[in-house]
Amino acid sequence: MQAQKTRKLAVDAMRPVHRNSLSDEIVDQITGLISRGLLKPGDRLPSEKDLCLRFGVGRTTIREALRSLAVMGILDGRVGEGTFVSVDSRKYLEKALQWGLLIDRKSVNDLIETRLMLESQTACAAASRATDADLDEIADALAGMERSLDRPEEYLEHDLRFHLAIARATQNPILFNLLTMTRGYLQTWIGESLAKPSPRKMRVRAESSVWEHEKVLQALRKRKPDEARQAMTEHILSSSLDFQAQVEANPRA
Amino acid sequence: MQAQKTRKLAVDAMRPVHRNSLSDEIVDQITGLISRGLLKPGDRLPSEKDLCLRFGVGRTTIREALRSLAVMGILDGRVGEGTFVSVDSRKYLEKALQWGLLIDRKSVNDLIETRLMLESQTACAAASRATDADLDEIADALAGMERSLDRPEEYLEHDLRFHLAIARATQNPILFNLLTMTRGYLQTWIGESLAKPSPRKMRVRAESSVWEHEKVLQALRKRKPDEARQAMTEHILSSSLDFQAQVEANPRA
DNA sequence: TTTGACTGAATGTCAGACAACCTGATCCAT
DNA sequence: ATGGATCAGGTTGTCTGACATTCAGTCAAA
Repeated sequence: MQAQKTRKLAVDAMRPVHRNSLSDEIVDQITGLISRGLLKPGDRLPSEKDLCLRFGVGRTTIREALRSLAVMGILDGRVGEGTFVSVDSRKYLEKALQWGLLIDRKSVNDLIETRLMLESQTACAAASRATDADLDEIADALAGMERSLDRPEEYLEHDLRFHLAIARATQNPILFNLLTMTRGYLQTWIGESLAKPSPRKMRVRAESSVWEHEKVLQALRKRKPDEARQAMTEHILSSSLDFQAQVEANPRA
Repeated sequence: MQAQKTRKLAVDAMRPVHRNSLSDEIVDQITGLISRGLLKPGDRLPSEKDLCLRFGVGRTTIREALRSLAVMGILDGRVGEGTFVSVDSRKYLEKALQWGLLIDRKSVNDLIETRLMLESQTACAAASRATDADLDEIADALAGMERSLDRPEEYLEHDLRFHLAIARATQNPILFNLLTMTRGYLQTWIGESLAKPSPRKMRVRAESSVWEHEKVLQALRKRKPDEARQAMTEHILSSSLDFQAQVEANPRA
């Protein structure tokens, strides 16, 4: 019993050992160089062959390390030129969030809800922060929509531009990125479902949609956050209803 | 002038074209499989040699793709066994801790803002959708916080559990995932900065924090979405202010 | 039942090669 | 001299074959 107790404790004290791969080691070294300022954004790294010699490993290993950093947006490799430290290492966060969006199963309803939250909030934030240039861009997109009421694919393009311009106006790249992604996912569905119905109904829908967008823009111009959020929420809800009705009518995987 | 205008428009319509590398294509395909549920956490992928045949590319390319996914914690390669879909998609948090030093202050602010939006909205949605089990879990986390007012790291753990339980109560996996990630990144900072101040101040802060959380829970129990959002917004704002004050006081590279 | 050795398979790493591409210099025709 | 075509060298992307390291499973011996 005493022996058992002792053995049990000894076993509990043992931790699984983890052997670091060579490429991970190199990743650590490079991130170290960057965070210590020895490698600054925009700097060019030595060529892969050169790095092989310096680190004393094969090219495969170097490439795996560089790939890891590139995936996170810390490095940026260009064919024929070399590998560079990304100008803004902030990209790392956005990339990571994007991956987070990628992995879980996306149901259309969840996406719509997420988009609703993001868009209404970005509209709110944009109302107090948008520069004049931002407002011009937004207005220009809206004008484009009005111009292309009868050409669905062109209309959608300006529609997308409208929403992204608002996201950009928040001056928050993370929000902009999240919205870009959710919107990107939905865009394919939207395109499919809007092409289906009769041109007449489509035209009617587009006209009321333009009106909704206009209300959003007016709220932004007046710098009224709550009003902007309200207008955007209404727009998303109404377009979502419309969109879901299409999905119901044309059920697809 | 007319010609210039035309050229300007044409130029604006041109987007930088980026050549998709083979490995990126494979990354897309695999993430697609995962997000469509054809590959579930814990599943084992075919061996690299096998994947070479299926995708019709060399092993280098396969390995670069797998490496990308492994870096983000989506896949997990084990020597001699194979490559598996990660069970715990939270592994990026470890990586975040590792590379988190690269993130600057503006990014932190952006992240806080994003979190504010997400949390207030999830609280709102949770109020109308939370099951009794969800509410129990939330209440349990809160009880844990009260129990560990003097043990910061344990307190933080329950704090995190509280917020994630609310996110889960929305029944929207996308929101849950986004919140998990944003919260995860901030957690490292929060942990760092909260360990610093005097235990007395810490205790005061924790007590008022518990009170804020309680208000959120009450609103959820009453099924009042707006009240829940309001309470959560206030909580995040107050804790963010507190947190940023810490950051200002301890400026780090 | 436990231990040890063996086998087959999978990942990690290496080396060499070629393709695609970019930069910069050179050369030629105008 | 200027503008355009061409060439050389370097760099990343990809392929191939090979070897090392590690693991799961099997089976026989203690």
